[in-house]
Formats: sequence, structure tokens, C-alpha cells
Amino acid sequence: MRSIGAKAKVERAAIELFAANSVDGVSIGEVAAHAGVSQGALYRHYRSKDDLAWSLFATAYLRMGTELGEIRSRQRDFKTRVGAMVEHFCALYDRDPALFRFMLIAQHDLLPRVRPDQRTPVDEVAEAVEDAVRSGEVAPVNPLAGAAAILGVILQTAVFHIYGRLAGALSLRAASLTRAAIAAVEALGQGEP
Amino acid sequence: MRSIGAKAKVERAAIELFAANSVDGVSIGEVAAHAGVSQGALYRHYRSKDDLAWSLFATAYLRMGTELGEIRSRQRDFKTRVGAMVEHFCALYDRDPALFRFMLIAQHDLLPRVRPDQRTPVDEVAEAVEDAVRSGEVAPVNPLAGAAAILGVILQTAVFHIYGRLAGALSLRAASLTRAAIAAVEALGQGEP
Amino acid sequence: MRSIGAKAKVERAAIELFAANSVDGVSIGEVAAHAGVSQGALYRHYRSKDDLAWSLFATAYLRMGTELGEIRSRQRDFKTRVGAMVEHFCALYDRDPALFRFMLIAQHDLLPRVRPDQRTPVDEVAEAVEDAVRSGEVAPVNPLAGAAAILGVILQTAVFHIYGRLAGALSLRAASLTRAAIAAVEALGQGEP
Amino acid sequence: MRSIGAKAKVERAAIELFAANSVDGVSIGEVAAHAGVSQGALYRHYRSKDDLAWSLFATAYLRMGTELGEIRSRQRDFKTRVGAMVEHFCALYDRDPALFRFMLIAQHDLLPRVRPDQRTPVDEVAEAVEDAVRSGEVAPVNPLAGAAAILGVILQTAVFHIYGRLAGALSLRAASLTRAAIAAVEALGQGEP
DNA sequence: TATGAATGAGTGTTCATTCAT
DNA sequence: TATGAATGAACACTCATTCAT
Repeated sequence: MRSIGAKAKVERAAIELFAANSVDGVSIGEVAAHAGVSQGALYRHYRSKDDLAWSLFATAYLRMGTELGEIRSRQRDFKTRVGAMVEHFCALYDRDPALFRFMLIAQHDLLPRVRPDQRTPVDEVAEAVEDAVRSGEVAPVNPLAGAAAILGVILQTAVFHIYGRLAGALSLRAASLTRAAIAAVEALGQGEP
Repeated sequence: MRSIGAKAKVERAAIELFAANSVDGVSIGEVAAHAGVSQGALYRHYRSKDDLAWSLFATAYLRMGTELGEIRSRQRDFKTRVGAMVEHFCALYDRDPALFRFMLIAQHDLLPRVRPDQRTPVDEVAEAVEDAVRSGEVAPVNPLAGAAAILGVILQTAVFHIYGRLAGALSLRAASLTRAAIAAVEALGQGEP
Repeated sequence: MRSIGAKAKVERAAIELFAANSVDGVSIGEVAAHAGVSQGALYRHYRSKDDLAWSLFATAYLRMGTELGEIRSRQRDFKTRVGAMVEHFCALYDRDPALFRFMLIAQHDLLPRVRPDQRTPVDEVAEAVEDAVRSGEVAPVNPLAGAAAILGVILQTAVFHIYGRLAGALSLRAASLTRAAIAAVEALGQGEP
Repeated sequence: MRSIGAKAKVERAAIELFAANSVDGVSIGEVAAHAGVSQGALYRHYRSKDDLAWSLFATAYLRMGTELGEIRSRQRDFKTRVGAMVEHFCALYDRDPALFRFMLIAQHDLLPRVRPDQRTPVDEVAEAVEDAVRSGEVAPVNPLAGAAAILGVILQTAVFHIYGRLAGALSLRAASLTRAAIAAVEALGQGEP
């Protein structure tokens, strides 16, 4: 009856349930019930359960890519860029931990479906590293290896937070995570390989 | 005599299929077929599909914890410990990527089931950090935050390898990953928080 | 004024789709879309999907009965009657093959719903045979057996046309079908049973 | 438990229910219940409901083609051939009216799926007509038009029997149907087209 | 003991029908 | 009046698990 917000309610319910139980662990009926709509109504907005999961994931994942891209174009200094990116991740985590967890969980199923021409968070972080290498801000290093270090520091901290190993707002850790991420990238490039 | 190795064949098949398709994406029939045994035979070794997945995960995960514990007791120096741990992770990844990927995928479902008194890889790495802080090898830092940085650098690199973003044996990256992990932990402790 | 023709558009769409995919193979949404009206509008003209299918079938089927009855009252000679009836069938087929095919398909579901007091094509053809027997134009024969022979010759030819086994306008075959139908009825009555 | 006959019981139940209600009008649950097996058991023998319907239809339809082919190779005279074919149809109808009705109903959905290289009843009857034309037994006529006449006489009589318009064993009508079928074919070829 | 047929609850999905706007 | 979003019951199908042989 209240058609405005029906899709939004489904999205929220799906993200929360998928985050808590993984996509396969949640039935479409549970999503509908949690959203307060009928099962049939859900299919007016999404062609299938898979479409729902993919749509939520792709939207959030590619949006994060876009936002990191904007950060990259706003800042030119490597350390500033990494700092802003780390803060962006932390802010998302604090604002919507369910969405963050959903993305972490769902990536194993859904990442392979991202088209190679789409700009992902990984691409943006790797490009930031590449820029830094090119400008001499950091010693030569494989940009993707550098991106792995940066993202690893951030995401594993988020994972520990999810599992209760760490507490408090993640944003409070942004400064130290930034230092760690930058130091990791610099250290990567200091050996012979 | 034919039953010798039957359980091992099931385990291998399960790990490979679970790694490729996640636990929910694989039926017990597929595991049995892949292992070359009947479905009924599978239930002689595992009470349920869940028992199979949990048993595989817990064995591998806790074993990794034990092995990291042994590394910790063999080495006393922080950097040496981290280096050995990184090498251990890389060696496992290179030797059995399916098992590694299975653990990465399954953790979201199964980690919460690990009892708090069991020694996990996280505990061992965190304890190594704690020791280093206590001995003054690194500046004061939350041991779990340090463990997150170390594991993040390793595991995200493995994830990139799985998704084809990085190539070549992971062990070849052990030295640089070790430097990155240590640098990250040291940097964590250098700010005011 | 927009509603003028809406019902007719629904009928046409329904007949075409039902003919191509059978009633169960077509959704009310497809009919509405094909007709260019909303689903709700469709229910203004028909109480239900079943009502739509039955209404279309009954109208066409009973109309054919009426028309054959008119032929019967216009012509008194058996051969002339059969000739006119065959031509009538062929003309309908050539003019509206979808309607013809719909009737052939739908009869299995809907024929039992025709009330016994309603004059069907079968009744008219059987009565023509009965008249011919009574007048001595053909040897004694069960009128319904005769009607089966006549209708079988016509309808099976139409079926072959639908399935692409025969080509060209069916009306071109009217003369030979008439001869065949009459010969079949005459032959039926020439044995001992 | 009684694995012998499970598939046969499913087939019988399916044919009977499909004949009475059409394939779309019967749920897989009803078939299973009628057969006295579980729904799951049904899927051990048939991949899908469609596979069940198609398998039943193709088996019966192509088998009839084979049998008519055998009749054709046993008899060389046109009238004898037609007589044997008519008797074969009548015998099948009398022995298994449900199967006969199922074939009549299902053909509209399933006939297009028969591969062109498979010998159908239509092919066999048409070939019998062709042979008769070639040998001069009947005047020149399109073999498929002739087959339509023969099959029409038989099948429409069966249809009338199904709907209660005719009664008694169909085999009792075999002789007169044979005469009617032959007369129809002969009459087809006596005009100018 | 080992097999695989059988079970039956649960899933995603469709669709005829209703009704607020 | 006309729309199309919403409903909810029904459906085909899957699969972990059991058990007779």
C-alpha cells in the first residue's frame, strides 16, 4: 500500500539479513517478512534473489570505487590520498556496518561478476599506489601488491571489529590505520623483489 | 581395504568444491560424486553436511593456530616470528590454495563457532605482537590491532592472488610481506592513540 | 473514447496468444501487454482468465454452430450442404487461423462445459447426416459416426496445415475435401455394421 | 521401498491425469500422490515435469510410428495396409484410452519437438498413400492430404468416443472406418486439383 | 558394510486477482 | 474510470538425510 519506500525497505532488510547470515542462508521469504512486504512484491523490484544480491553488491561496491576515484582526483599527495581513503572506509563501516559486512561476505561469490572495465575500489587504490611510485613518493612496488597491503590493513581491522575482537568506532582508528597502510606500502618496496 | 582413504577422498573433494563454490553452493551429492563414494558412505564419516564443513574448517584453522604457536615458541624475536609466520601462510597457500580459499570463504559462517578457549591463528599473532610490545621491540599497540595489520597484509594479498590480480608463488612475496607487516605494526604504535 | 475497442483488442490478443501457446501457457499479463491495456482494465471486461478463455471459445464455437445451422436451412441437398460446410470451415481457417487453432487446442479443456441444449457444429453436421439418411441420400449410418468422418477430414487437414505439413489456402482444398467427406460417409454405411 | 514398478506407476498416473486434465492442469504433486510415491522420487526418473510429459508422449508417439512402419512392411496392398493401421489405432484406443487421449491433447504442445528425422505415424500413413499412388492403386493425390483424410476419420471418431458422442469398443468400427478412410483418399484424387 | 532409492520439508518463482489511488 | 503495485497461494524443483537391501 505504501509504495514509496517499499524498495528501500527490501534493500535494508536484505542487507541486514545477508550480512548476518550470508545470501544463501537467508530465504526470500525472510527478506520479505523482515521488510514487511509480500514475497511477490519483492519480485516487482528484483527479477530474482540473485538479482537482488548482485544489485545490492554491485551498487555498493562500484559506488565505493567511484567515491575513491573522487578522493583520488581531489587529493594529489599519496599520504593525503591514503588518509582520505582510509577515513572513507572507516566512515562507511561506522555508518553502515551491515552493508560493510555484506560486501565482505558477498565478494567471494559476486566479485567475479564485476566487468573488467568497471572501476573498483581495488583499481582506485592500486592507481593511487602507481601514481605514488611514478612521482617518486614511494619506492617502486607492484601497485596491486601495494593495494593489497592498504586494503588488507583496513579490511582485516574491520573484520576483527565485526567478530568483536576490536571495539569502538573504526573512525577513531583511521589515523593509525593510515600510518600502517602507508608504512606497509613503503616497506614493500624496500627489498630486492 | 577399499575404505582406506575414503574419508581422505571425501575431505579433498569437499575442500576443493567448497573452495570453488562455497559450502552452500555444493550439494552433498556433488561431494560424494567428486570423491567417488556413495552419499550413504559419506554419512558414515560425517554426521551431516554441516559437520563435514565444520570439521574441515576447525581442523585446518586450529591446526594453523597450533603451528603458529609452535613458531612462536621456536622463535623469540618479533621480526623473526613474523617472518616465519608469513612464510607459513605463504607455504600453505602455495601447497593447498583450495584449502586456503576454503578457510577464507568459510570463516564468515564458521568462525563464531570456535570456542573462546581454543587457540586460533589470531590469538597467536596477537600474542606475538603483545610479546613485542612487552619486550619493547615495538611501540605500545593494541595486540589485536597489530594482528589485524599483519593478517590483513597477508590475507588480502592471498585474496588478490585468488582473484587473479597477483600471480606467481606467494612464497616469493614472503620477504616483502614480512617487511610490510612489521612496518605496519610499528607505524600503528607511532601516533597518539 | 479510448475504451472503444479495448475489449476487441483484448480478444484479439488473447486468441493469438492462446492459439500459439495454449491458455495455460499465457499469463494474463501477457495478454494485457499484447493488447496494450492494463491488467486491471482486462478485469473490467472479463471476470477471470477462465471467463476470458471460455467466453472466446464459446462465442466462436457456438457461432460456428449457428452458421452451420444456417447453411443447413439454406441448402436441402446433402452434398450441397456438406460442400457449403466444408467451405465455411476453410474460409474461417483462411481468414483467422489463430482463432481456428485456438478452438482446436481449447476444445479439450472447454468442450465439456458446453451445455447439452446448445447447438454445436457437431450437432449440425450430425443432423445433416441424419437428414441424408432419412431422405435416402446415403445408406443408413450413425449420424455421429458420419459427422466424425466429415469433421475429421476437415479438421485433420487443418491440423496438418497448422503444423506445416500442408501449405496454401485451405479453401483451395474445399472441393476435394468435400468429395472426401461425402465419400467417407457413404462408405461408412456400406458394410454390415 | 518397492523400487520395482515405481517408474511404471508414475507413468500410469501421469498418463491418466494428463489425459483427464492436460499437462498444465496437473501438478507434479498430484502425479506423485496418484502414483503413490513421493515428489522427490519422481525426479529420480524424470529430470522435470516437462521431461516426464515429453518422454511419455515421444515414447508412445514414436512407438506408434514404428508399429505402423511394421504394418507397412508386412502388408503391400493399400487397402490391407489401411485396414491394419485402422485396426491398430482402434486396438490402442480400446486397450488404453487414457494414453490415446493424452496423445491427442499433448500433441499441440509437443509435436513441434519431434525431430524431422524421426518416423512418425503421419510419415508412415503418408508413405502408404504415396506407395498406393505410385502403384496406381489410387488416383494421384498429395500423400499428406491423403494421410490427413485417413487420420482425420480415425482420430475424430476417437475424439467423439472420448466426449461420449459415440459408445462401444472402437475396434467394432474398424471395418467401417477402414472403408471410410479408403473412400476418402480415393475421392480426394478424383477432382481436378 | 556400502549403496542409492526414497523421502519431504523447504526454496525461489510465477501469476490470477484485488484494490488504493 | 484506469492503472499497476501488492498479495498470497500454488508450483516445480532441490537436497540433506534416512534406511531397506
